[in-house]
Amino acid sequence: MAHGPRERMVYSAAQLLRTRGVTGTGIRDVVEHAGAPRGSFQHYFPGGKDQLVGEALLWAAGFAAERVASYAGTAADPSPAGLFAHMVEQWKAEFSARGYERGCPVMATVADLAGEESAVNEQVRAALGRWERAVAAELVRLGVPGERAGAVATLMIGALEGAIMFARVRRNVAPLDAVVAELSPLLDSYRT
Amino acid sequence: MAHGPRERMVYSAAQLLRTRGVTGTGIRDVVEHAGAPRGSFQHYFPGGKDQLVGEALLWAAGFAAERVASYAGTAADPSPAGLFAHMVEQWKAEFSARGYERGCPVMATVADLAGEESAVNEQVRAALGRWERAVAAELVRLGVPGERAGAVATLMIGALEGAIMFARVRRNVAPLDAVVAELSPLLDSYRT
DNA sequence: ATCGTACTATGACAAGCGTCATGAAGGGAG
DNA sequence: CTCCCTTCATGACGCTTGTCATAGTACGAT
Repeated sequence: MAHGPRERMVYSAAQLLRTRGVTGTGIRDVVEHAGAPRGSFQHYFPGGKDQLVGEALLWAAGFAAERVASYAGTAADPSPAGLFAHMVEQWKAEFSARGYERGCPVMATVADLAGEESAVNEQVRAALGRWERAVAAELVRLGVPGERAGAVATLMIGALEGAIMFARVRRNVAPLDAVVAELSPLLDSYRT
Repeated sequence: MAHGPRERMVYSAAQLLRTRGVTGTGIRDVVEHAGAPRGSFQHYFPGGKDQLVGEALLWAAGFAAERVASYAGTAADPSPAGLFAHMVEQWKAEFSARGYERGCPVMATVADLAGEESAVNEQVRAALGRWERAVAAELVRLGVPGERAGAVATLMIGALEGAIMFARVRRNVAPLDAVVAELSPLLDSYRT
């Protein structure tokens, strides 16, 4: 295996998290899904489930941030609306190819853990912050004034999350298309 | 007690669901929170936890729909942006008064259950549909063309849900304000 | 070859879960 | 009063949860 058991467990945790939520995902499930030796979990993650979930979240945030940062090079005529469509397209592809089982790990964790004290909340904050900063930075590069980029990034990620929720409930990508269609004119109007 | 044990259990289920997610909420917790006799649960909800969660969802959807429908009468100069601000205002008040423990029950349920087969998914679909139809109907009344009202309602609810997620993570209502500020011009541009 | 560290294996713990079985009150109808 | 049906009470079942303890193997360094 190219990646060691440790990395596979983080990845598996992220995937199970996305489908069953953090409370619904057991350590034993993760270990089995990763094909990892059960005894290794406590060796690699002495911090227990919180540590595993936290690392899964940061891994996912890095993935999302990289995807955002890679947009500029791939588009012929880059624009804020194009960036948003690029972000949404990833989810359309995911849903079309793999079904609607998996949602966003950040949303899953917030839904389960934001209401109580948990060490994971700090990592959620970090993950969401990283994602938002990546979007905001890209927006600035696309001509959006710096003082508005943060709020626009919040809107973009927020609308995406909401549309993901709709899409999973309806088992249909139409909500994703609808949000892109409605938001695009607004997003491009931000350009200087 | 004005409301019987049955209604109190539905209400309590909704509240606990919002803070801990559906998987994280136990029947015993709900019964205790409702101050209801434990033995009554299986009498009023022979369908078990699924039935209880489903009813909590429909109750919440009715609450949200009523709130939306009541907008027209309360505003001096009603508009789509005003409706959205009205919806968001409810959450700002909730967070300011009661903290960030409780999120949206629909989001909580989707995050935990949308990935697997569950009888609750049908009720989630119904709840979200009812909420969206209420918003769309109100939009039509405010002058938004009928063929776009659905998509705009999806955008509004989706953006609200995303902003709720941000607000809970950051323990701050700023994301709610940001989304209203950014979306308002777009929303009012839909008016005929 | 001997040691030490890294990793794997396995079993147990207390606690929680959803559900069910059984029994006891309560109160209107016959 | 007796019957019956609604409502409440309590204990138990089998299962899963996160965590821990303990032992075993692998393997490079000295």
